[in-house]
Amino acid sequence: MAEKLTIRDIARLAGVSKATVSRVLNQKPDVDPATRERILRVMEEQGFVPNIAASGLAGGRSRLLGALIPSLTWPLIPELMRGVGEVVGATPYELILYSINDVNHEKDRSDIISRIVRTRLVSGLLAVFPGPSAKYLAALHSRSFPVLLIDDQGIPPENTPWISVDNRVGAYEATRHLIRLGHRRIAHIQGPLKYQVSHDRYRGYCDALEEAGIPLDPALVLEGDFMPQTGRACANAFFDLPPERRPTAIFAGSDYMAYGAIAAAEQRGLRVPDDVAVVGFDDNPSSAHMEPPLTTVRQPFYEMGRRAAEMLLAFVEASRMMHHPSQNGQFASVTPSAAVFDPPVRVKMPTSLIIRASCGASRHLHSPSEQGGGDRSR
Amino acid sequence: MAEKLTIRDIARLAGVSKATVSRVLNQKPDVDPATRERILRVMEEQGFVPNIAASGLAGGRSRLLGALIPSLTWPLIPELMRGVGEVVGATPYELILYSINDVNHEKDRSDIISRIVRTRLVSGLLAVFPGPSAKYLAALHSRSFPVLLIDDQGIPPENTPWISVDNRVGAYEATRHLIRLGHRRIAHIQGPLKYQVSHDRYRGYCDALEEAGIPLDPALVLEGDFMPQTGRACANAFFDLPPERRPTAIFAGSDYMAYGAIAAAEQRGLRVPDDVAVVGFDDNPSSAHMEPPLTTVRQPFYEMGRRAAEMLLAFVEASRMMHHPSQNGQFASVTPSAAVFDPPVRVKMPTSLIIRASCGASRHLHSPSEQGGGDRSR
DNA sequence: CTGAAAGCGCTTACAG
DNA sequence: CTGAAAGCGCTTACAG
Repeated sequence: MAEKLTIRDIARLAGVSKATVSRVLNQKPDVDPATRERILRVMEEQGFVPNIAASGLAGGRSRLLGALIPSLTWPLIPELMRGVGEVVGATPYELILYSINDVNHEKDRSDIISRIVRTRLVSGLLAVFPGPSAKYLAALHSRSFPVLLIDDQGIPPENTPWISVDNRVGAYEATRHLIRLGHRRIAHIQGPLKYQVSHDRYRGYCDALEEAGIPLDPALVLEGDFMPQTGRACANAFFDLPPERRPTAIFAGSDYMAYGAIAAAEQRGLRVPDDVAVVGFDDNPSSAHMEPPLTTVRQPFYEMGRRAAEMLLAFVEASRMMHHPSQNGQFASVTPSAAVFDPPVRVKMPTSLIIRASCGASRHLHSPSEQGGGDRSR
Repeated sequence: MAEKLTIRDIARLAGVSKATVSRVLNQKPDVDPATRERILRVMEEQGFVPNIAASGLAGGRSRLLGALIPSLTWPLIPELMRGVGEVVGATPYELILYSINDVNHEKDRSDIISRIVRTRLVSGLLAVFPGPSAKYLAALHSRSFPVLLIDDQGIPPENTPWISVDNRVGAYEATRHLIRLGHRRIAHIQGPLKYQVSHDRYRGYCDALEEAGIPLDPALVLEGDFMPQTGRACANAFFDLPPERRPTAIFAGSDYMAYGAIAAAEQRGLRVPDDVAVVGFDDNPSSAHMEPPLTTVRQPFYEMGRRAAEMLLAFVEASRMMHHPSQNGQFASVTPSAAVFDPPVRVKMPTSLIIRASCGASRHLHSPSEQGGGDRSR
């Protein structure tokens, strides 16, 4: 097994200088094809792998990307990171995980981020739900340190590259689906209103109602906190309404709250979806296995992760090129164009409605959806 | 904002040499307290953070730890990584995530691991469920590259440090709990028998039965694949048995299979836990929210993550000391390995039984458990 | 197309 | 207790 091989060993073995070995390592042009071949062969034979820390130091850039994430135990993060990991894994870059925010998503972590940047370990930062730290990250980016935000808290400051989900449309489609199934009294359990995403989903809900000419009933809208407990509580409040005002469907702002709503229904002997239809938002891994399986709005986290990694990589390569304009991109797949710092740096990913049993779709699919919307309460 | 501060700047500002700054950075003794204070103050004022790649290069070791994990989307991994991250975050070390194995847990990834080691980026490796790569990792460790395995595939090769869960005892306790509730016909859905963990859990199940003098009925043991579908299929097979041979309780080798068993029961109009009690294994985050909430055996992944990180860190520091025995000469030249490389390098973590509604505990808790074990089928 | 040399930011014997 | 110097493994102008 190869022991502590360095570029110098390869140079000696191939009968060239370290500089030339370095050139083929970095895929520079202007190396004699025969020489290149020879060096490549020696490296292969010896199983040489360059010391990534040394290259970073010497080249003034690193092949490390940092990911700032809130708790890994939040269900969507692993899915997101799977996408990121897959893209990064196909490049010479490595991923460093900074799990911050774990306790308190509201806190400004500029101090920690600042430390991270100053160690110069990573040459780009991917920040997932940065919260109040978004501002600091934006400032970093404006000082040309590559940053990419994945967030849903409205517009990021200072044109920082940003990926989000189209929450409004997702909620709109979910609500419209319920309307098409014949529901007129559709309740909505909101997420915490301190999050922009809760407002976006609420707006989608309102838009669908309005489009169908259904007046908004304020009694059918309650605020939860994304967790099952409040889903249960809100649903119970709906069920306590006088019969003619009770909803026949509930659109919850998260799958967890939908679980709570289903549990509340079952406790009262209401059948889902026969007595009340339920739709969630998120498509947690477990939602397909609930009883009944939950209809929900899937957020494309895996795809977002991929997209985010691709974009960040492009920025990193671009900023590297700005410092060494002489050479062209290492791996073309990741360097889309010279104009990487131009739009689109703002991507809004589409959601998709996943129809399962909890909304009763199967039973109603055959009846035309344009039936005028009579009350279907039984 | 501080721009590209180096140790040289700090040295100049503090009126000392780079060497002395380096000494306080590395907390070496033999620095005049006043000098140390002064340097510390300057670093603080300037917001200096050392370049971690340069220290690694110069010192011949890195402050990076690698984590080799299978898919992050496997529910227990995030929990594990939360523990790891918390411990590592409290040290000057950083964590690099290598998400390998994603597609195929059976594959030997020695090639990838070898590359990782040869980049010399990380100074220690934490491998979660390494599968066939365990052998290569063991070889690494025997060549004194710090490695820590988290696995449940039986004894690791070559005394590699290793953390696992006591699956046998976990299964034993779950089964015993069902026995105490009065069950005599307890079925078991095994995980895939190619995994050691499935055998361990089966053994715990057998042990509990034997202890209670309940003969093992082979018809009540079926092999699943950890996923809900097979849980459903196996449960259906049990329900198809003639009434007197049907189980009154099912102990599933995973929560997912328990979900499937519950779904199968519901489809037949059997109530859980009244008609059939169900217990799982894992305590997935969603298991508390199932209807009914699932009684299950919790695996202490968070604690395992913490423990694993602590142990790996200890090995890394120890191997570092072996290369520079001069400092803090605790385990200097005598027998450097003695203190740290010795037991306990094998840790078996205890599980805990989480009692929720699906086993019917609440209803039976008041009846004495030593009632002689009459058939309670209704 | 290629090599010699300087340098990236830090650490570590080696001498005081 | 402290400094000058060499060196970690690589990259990059600068000269050919």
